[in-house]
Amino acid sequence: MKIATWNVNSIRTRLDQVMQWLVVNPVEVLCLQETKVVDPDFPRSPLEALGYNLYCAGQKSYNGVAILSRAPLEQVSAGFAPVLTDPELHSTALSLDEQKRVITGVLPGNLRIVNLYVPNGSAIGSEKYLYKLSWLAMLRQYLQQLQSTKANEILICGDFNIALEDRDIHDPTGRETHIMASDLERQALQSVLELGFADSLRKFTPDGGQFSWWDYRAASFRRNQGWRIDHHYLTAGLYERAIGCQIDITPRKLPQPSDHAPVIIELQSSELLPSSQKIEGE
DNA sequence: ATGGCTTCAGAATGAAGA
Repeated sequence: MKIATWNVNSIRTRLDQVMQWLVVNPVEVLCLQETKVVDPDFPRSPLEALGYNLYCAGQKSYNGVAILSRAPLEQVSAGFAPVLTDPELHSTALSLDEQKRVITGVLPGNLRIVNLYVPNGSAIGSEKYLYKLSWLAMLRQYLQQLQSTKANEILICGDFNIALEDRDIHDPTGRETHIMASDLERQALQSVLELGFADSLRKFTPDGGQFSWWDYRAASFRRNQGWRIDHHYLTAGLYERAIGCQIDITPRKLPQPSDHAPVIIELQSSELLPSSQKIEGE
């Protein structure tokens, strides 16, 4: 089973590329970020015609997330607030949910997918940077709640706008003062991962040069001056089942591409695992 | 080069992305 994540930088602008990519890569699940469209205007029917169920949470002009899934999802919700019902957190969660950056649902087999578009943060110390750190702190609460309520395995994926390690940046010189690589951003993400999530790509390669985003400017892609900021993080049982993780740079080479490339993880079917590890219902 | 390039919204001397 393959699950992909792709920041498409406008689904309406990129629809043909997404469709063509899905024909070649008929993944079980595709998580999209930066769809930049309100839900009634989402180009739903062409994607459904390819055999996908669509779940989206968008807003005008900015942000927006969507999940395409061959199997119908259960327990679908958008934003932090539906999960964080505790009065101490709920109003702050509602406020953060004005920006559409979170959508989740559960696949048959009790596998929860969480699709995220982490705020960019603009510049270190800016108001948007503080927003990014607050948002990541709320994400930690949100995932902790999801882990406590039900015995799902959880896959979180999306555009994290953070390169967690220096090997995830083409040139880490001065990274401390660069958005997406500052210490506080890395610490905030690390604190999320400490709940029990592991980086799927790093199961398969320790190498640098694995990038998922290249700036549109300065011919960054041609010179391969990229960053790895799009990730799949897995709970322990899923991490065991991961049998591959690739970044597909093919669409980044097309005319008028997204600045991000899709990242695909492959999971071994739980039917092939020993019965003690088998997941009910899959 | 306090930029470059691309998107959206709507008419900008723009805002935001990363």
